[in-house]
Amino acid sequence: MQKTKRAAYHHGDLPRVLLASAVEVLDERGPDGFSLREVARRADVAAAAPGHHFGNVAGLLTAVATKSFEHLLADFARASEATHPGRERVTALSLAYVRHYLKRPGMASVMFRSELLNAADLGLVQARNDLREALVSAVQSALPASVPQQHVEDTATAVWTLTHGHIALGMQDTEDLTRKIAFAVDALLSGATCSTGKKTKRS
Amino acid sequence: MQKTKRAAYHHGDLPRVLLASAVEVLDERGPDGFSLREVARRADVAAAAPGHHFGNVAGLLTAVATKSFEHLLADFARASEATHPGRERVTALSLAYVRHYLKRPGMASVMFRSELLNAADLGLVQARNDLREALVSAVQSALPASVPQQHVEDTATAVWTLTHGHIALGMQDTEDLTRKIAFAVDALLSGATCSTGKKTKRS
DNA sequence: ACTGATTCTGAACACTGTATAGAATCTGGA
DNA sequence: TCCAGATTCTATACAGTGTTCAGAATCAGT
Repeated sequence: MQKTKRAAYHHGDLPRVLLASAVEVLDERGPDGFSLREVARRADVAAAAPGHHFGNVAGLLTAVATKSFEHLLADFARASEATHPGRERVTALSLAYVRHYLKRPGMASVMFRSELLNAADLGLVQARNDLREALVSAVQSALPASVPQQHVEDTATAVWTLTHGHIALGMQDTEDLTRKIAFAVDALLSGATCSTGKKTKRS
Repeated sequence: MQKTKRAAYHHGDLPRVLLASAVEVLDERGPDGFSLREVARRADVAAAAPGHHFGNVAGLLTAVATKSFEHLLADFARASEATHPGRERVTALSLAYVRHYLKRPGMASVMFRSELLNAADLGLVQARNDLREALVSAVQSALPASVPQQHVEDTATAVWTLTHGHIALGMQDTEDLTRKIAFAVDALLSGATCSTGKKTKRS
């Protein structure tokens, strides 16, 4: 109960508050309209305070992006537990991916804006790799055990890019996005299953 | 030969020069580091000059994006002429899409940054629709004539999102991007062909 | 040669991120 | 208890941004 106007110095956990404010600003204005000073304003601190804790705007956004990856990984875990291995699971992950963008637009919007982030940040690449691993293992479970690892990796990449593409191309509000995604994932896995390897006949 | 320092007022076609300068700046600094004043500096005009011709930064970037769509459409036309109808052609378009991002990174980088553009601009949506139409007709040619139109549309969307996703996820510099794309497009079309409709058996 | 419209300039305003110096507060010994 | 020292935050300053607006410079037509 010590917060009325400005909790003064050392008010506990400024970093956490700044992160929350940053997400708020991202939700309202997006990554382009984002402003460090606006974050500071909402947290009721001086304009230079965020810089002290996160270095610069890239540092703060990197923290947001990392958190976003972790949230999504948790969603993946839930979706995996709720489904059987196989295509059903892959589709579930893909839909969870889309829903993450719909329900947490601010956080999600910076995940791949690498020009705005410290792209080499260890926590960030770790979180991103964890996510990919989860997807790869789901795809693994949806393909015959006979297919080579390279094949699995490429299919996982395809599922990811396919799903992400729907968001990047601005199809978020389409009502039948779910149908589109489900269709595409199913077609992709069908193709990856039946055409085990070469299919490019003719000259 | 009338340009030494500043060609003064009415130097002919400032809009065109500004567009070229804008692409230059985008090439070097990307859409985030972009600056109207920097564009004005390179065109050797006052800072407010771009605003006079394009309204604001969104107007200028919209013009760039529209030009980018038109360039890509021309690439699509060339790729279509150079290939037979069918999967081969779809793959060719997909690869042309990727190459457009590699060879004209500045222009391409704003095509889908709708927060930075006048998203409702008529020329822009026209150019985007033309591009989609070209892709749909290629996909049409790669699927049996029996498949319903909805099916074709969804497959075209899938090819587009799949291709775009590779770029959006930052896989531009990967050496084997071509292989990944070709693999994914082929798998997708295989799946869209053989599994004509429902495939979701089991509970 | 004059008039009006067009094209661009220059200055101003409200923003932005970040660097810096210093104030306010916490921490851990004596 | 009191007093360094380190930590956390403030206040100020600076260079840069987009956009607006009055007005100067030029063109086009009569």
